[in-house]
Amino acid sequence: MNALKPSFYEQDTLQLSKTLLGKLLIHETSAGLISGWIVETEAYIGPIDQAAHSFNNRRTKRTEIMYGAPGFAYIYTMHNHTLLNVVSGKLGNPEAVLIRAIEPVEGIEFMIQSRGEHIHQTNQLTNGPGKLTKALQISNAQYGHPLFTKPLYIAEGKEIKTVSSGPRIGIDNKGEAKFYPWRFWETGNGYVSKKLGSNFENNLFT
DNA sequence: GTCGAGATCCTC
DNA sequence: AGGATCTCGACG
Repeated sequence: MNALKPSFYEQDTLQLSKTLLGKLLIHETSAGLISGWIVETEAYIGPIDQAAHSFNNRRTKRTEIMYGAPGFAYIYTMHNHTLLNVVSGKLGNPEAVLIRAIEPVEGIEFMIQSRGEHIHQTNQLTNGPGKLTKALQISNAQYGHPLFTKPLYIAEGKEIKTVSSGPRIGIDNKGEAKFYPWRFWETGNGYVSKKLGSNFENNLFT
């Protein structure tokens, strides 16, 4: 499987959030290959986005990678969970796309092992940003990894027919930003993290 | 050094 | 609805 080239990431962050849907996220671990189609994303556009860690161009050790070239992994921990973002935007612009859910493709047995015994349904393996990193064995050690190179990379995947959008999840205390429709998912996909919210759902392509 | 908050997940 | 339980960032 060929990784998408660095130039793929040189597009507007909202556009990238949509075009990442259907792409294949792959981790080649020592145990074997684990992969899944990206089915849900969120955009974070630092300078103007209260919900972003880089809001108002806040620059810290953690957000530093967001200011670099697009296509690198911004990984951070919240509570006990690891979250994976794709750095986006031009060099110097601290933007990123959060990968919120994938649909398992290969290495499902590894996903089950990694996630633990309490999982009894395949659609519970990777339907959340903390879940999918655990399933794919992604950790903070991959902070800054270029996502166009092995062992952790993104490749072409499947065709997405319809994309939906709506407000992002878990940022209710972030003022106006909580209304921005910067969450994107494949319409009707059963591996998306939360059932909608039909009030806020918009179909972008039909 | 201390302290509070959080782009979550799981169980009750 | 609440708790787990870790990291970062702000403050001093």
